[in-house]
Amino acid sequence: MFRDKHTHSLGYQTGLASRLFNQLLTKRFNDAGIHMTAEQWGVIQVLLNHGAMTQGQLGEILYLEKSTISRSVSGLEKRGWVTWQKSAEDGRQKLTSLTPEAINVAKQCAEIAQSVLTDAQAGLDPAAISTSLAQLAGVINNLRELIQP
Amino acid sequence: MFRDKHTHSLGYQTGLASRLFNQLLTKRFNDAGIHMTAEQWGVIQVLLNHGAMTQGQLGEILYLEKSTISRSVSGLEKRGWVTWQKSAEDGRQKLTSLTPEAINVAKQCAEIAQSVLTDAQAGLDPAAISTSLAQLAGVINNLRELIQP
DNA sequence: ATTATATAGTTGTATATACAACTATATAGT
DNA sequence: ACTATATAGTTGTATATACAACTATATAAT
Repeated sequence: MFRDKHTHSLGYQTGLASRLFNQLLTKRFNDAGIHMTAEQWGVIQVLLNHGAMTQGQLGEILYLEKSTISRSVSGLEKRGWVTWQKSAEDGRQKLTSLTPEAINVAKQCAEIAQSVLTDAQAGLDPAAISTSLAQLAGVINNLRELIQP
Repeated sequence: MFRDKHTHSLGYQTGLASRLFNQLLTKRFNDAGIHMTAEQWGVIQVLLNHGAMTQGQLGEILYLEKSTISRSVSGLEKRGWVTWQKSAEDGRQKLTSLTPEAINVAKQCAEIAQSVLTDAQAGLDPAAISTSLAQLAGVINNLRELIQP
């Protein structure tokens, strides 16, 4: 099995790790009878921690384009995991909040998500993982400034 | 600007870093007049380093599903960056190789890709970055085994 | 040799993602 | 008040990605 120099770059490795994380998380959700993707779980998780908010705020927290959030939240609504209510102060805003059903299923999801993180780090040095998270945060900061218009 | 506990997990941070890497790389390609995506560059890079190969081999190196590779390579073919030739030993295989045009533009792309990596790591400790790459490799190994059927 | 199984690649379908163009509402400038 | 500009969200379009079902070729079993 031969690898490639390019595939050892930080740009490639973060992408691969991300894909595998999402695959395993989605797989475990499905195995538990929960038809939810990793990305949808990301949105639900934010709503759990912060309560109802606008799509703009969701995008700001998750660093996702407003069109991406729009379609993602639409999918959650179709599945009955979120509901909308029009904002009283600003007629353009849609306040998105979790349904009781979503709050309920989220308990299981949180456990599954934790299991994925734990299993992914099995056999690795926790201190080195901490270092890595800090470096990733630094890289993310750099990239955000470089991309900024 | 408020963040979220969930968004500090390794699963989320790798995904965000990956998206930003790809965005910046694609943006710089475009600024240089090269209409190429980060993912297409990944494929071209492998063909540059290893020469012509089948789509199955490409998928193995890049850890991508054969259907993903199929459509990606089709896009490269439409743009005139790769050509196919049927394998002599195995009639099912399509050998994919770079066109002279792709090999030419790849020189510029390599410089741009290097600039993105360098800029992304600006101000960070190279030793800590090395540690991070090793940890990512460990995580990727774990995840691959966990996903395995 | 014939049949069964495996493999290489494609296509259908679904979600994720970004950018650009659009609609509707809000705010600023005069 | 009226007009210009900005903002919230949607929709069109394109690529990336995976899984499932399919076609065509190759290999194994008998």
